[in-house]
Amino acid sequence: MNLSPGQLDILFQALGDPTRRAILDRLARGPATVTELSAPFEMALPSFLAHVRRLEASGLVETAKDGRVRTVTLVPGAFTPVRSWLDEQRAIWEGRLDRLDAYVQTLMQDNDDGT
Amino acid sequence: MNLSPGQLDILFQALGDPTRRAILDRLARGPATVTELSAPFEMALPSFLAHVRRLEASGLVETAKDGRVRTVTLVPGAFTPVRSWLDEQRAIWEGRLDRLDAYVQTLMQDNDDGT
DNA sequence: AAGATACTTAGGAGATCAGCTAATTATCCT
DNA sequence: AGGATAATTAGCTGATCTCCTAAGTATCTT
Repeated sequence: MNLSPGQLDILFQALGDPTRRAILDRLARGPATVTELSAPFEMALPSFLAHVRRLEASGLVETAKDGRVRTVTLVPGAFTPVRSWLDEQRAIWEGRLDRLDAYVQTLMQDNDDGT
Repeated sequence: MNLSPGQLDILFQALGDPTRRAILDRLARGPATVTELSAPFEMALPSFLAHVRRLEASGLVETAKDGRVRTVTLVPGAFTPVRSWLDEQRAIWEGRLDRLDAYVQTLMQDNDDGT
């Protein structure tokens, strides 16, 4: 279940834009068409569509065209690599804290023994 | 404990680069100087320093200069807004699943009653 | 068939990004 | 003082980003 090296880049970059995060927010409540999605934004449609395309390229979203309408759906599992990276990061940090903690314990025991 | 509107952008964008994530990875194991940090990278030092500056601007990292040496330290709490956003996202999605679930329950009960 | 609707393509402007080299500054060591 | 070390500044390049307008295509609807 390993991801390609650049996948995290693409995911984090996809999330690094307020319009795209707002789209995801909306989609977490259920699928929507491009025009429905675009309604809250003052942006021109081609600009907006580029954001949808970017989300699609990142895998966070899937789209399907039926007739002239394109429906966009959230892919909630696509967040997993992001969460995993954050969790690993925290694990490393906490591992460090644990070691520091253990070290302090050792110091204190030494102190008990020595004095 | 609210964050400024663009803060999430800055955080996600800071995380959207492999060099910067590698720096954070290293720093989770403890502070390091700029030169120490830069060792694993083939990049020229000014290019590398720009990444450190970017991390600093995002708040993920703090730096302090002592003599001619600048030491870089992870700020683990800075990840919180990112985690929060992801958690909210999941909560909305799961809320939706719950409602769908409740709806399905309702349908099934109606079916039990009706047939 | 004609008009409305929903995207889509093409192309371009201006900003930001990630990298580089060359030169500078500030500190430390001898 | 003078050289080595650590970081910094300045300035440049090519790529990518985000937005735009104008025009095109495909699909309903009447």
